[in-house]
Amino acid sequence: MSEVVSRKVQIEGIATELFRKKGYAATSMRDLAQAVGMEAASIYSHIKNKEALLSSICFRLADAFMDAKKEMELQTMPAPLLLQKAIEAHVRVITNNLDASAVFLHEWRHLSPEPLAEFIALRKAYENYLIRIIQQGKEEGKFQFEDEKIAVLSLLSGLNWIYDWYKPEGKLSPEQVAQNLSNLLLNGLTKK
Amino acid sequence: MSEVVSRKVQIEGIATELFRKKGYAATSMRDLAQAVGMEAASIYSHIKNKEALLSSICFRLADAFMDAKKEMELQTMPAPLLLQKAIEAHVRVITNNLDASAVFLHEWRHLSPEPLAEFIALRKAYENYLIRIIQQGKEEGKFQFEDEKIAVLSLLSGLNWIYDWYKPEGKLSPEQVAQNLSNLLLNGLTKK
DNA sequence: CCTACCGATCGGTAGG
DNA sequence: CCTACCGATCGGTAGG
Repeated sequence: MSEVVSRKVQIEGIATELFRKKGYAATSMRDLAQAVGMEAASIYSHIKNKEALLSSICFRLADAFMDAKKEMELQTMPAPLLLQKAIEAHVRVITNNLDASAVFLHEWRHLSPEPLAEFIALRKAYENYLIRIIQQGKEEGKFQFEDEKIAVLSLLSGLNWIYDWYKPEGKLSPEQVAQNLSNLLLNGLTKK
Repeated sequence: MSEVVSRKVQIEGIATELFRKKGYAATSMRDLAQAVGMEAASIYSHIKNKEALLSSICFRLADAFMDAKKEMELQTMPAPLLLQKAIEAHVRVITNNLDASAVFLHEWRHLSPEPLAEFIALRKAYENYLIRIIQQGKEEGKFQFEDEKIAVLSLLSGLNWIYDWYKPEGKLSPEQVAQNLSNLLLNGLTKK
């Protein structure tokens, strides 16, 4: 029983790597089987089908982001600090799940209509939560920006791209990356 | 003769839309043929093969970015202004090529080894050119940042994500988007 | 630009 | 978890 579970987790882990490296559509069940070390048909003893793998990866990450959001919403503090904490939490999710983040960010569109709609709704909710934070900052007189949609999407894209260059074995810890990015996004490049 | 050329251009345009919408690997030549309005086999009268379509899209955009870079390099000005001009040029390339930008950013990894290496080299050269600008700004005492790699990659990701939300029929012109993003990246969210 | 194909590979199932 | 398959679809070619 525990062997079945761990085998399933192992398959999902290898699928995550392959989906990231080759893309979901270009990864065949035979590619996956070979990487796992079994026949393609045997994969189906552990998972329902190919899309179940994608779905599991995308929603696991979405849940991680939503958990961070929920925890943040329990706290009350000035917007700049709140945003910094949110950035830290976001960076932590990504640096802890580099391959899955890449899949989460780029392969979700291959979900079929029903999970796709649910997935998009979760992303939207997360986006709105960040928009609320920076709107709050504007009301507090701490932030300035013309268009909060552009501000948040640029912020998010800066955060999301981390999976592309972050090296866990490198010199920067997740906290340092978060610190660095917070500073950049809050204060910009210009020296004061 | 001119009909052959324009047909080819038309096929590439439709391929660009499909590659963006479904991804390169998930777009079949039969999908493309149907969208163009001919049989799959007939596509091959106009293009060599599927990868030639991808290659043409990716390198056309890469060339557009490199052209912008070359033009910028002829000019001498303080780094903050230089960066603002570079951002404007970058935003112009993307907003003028929304579908192709998405393909350029996400589908290039499906190129075969040789063009892939060339493509990566072009991107690297462009990245280095931006790094030089912000390094120059640091030397001028105008910019501050801890890690120029992170600064540039965050900057680039903010710029590159534009294709995802920019609506040509919307209220913002490419110049306004560039202005807005320049301000955000140079000065941050924080009100001075 | 079409008809008629090709060999290869796809996701997935049956039955053990 | 394997062998043996299935029908469908893939990129691409031959020949007109």
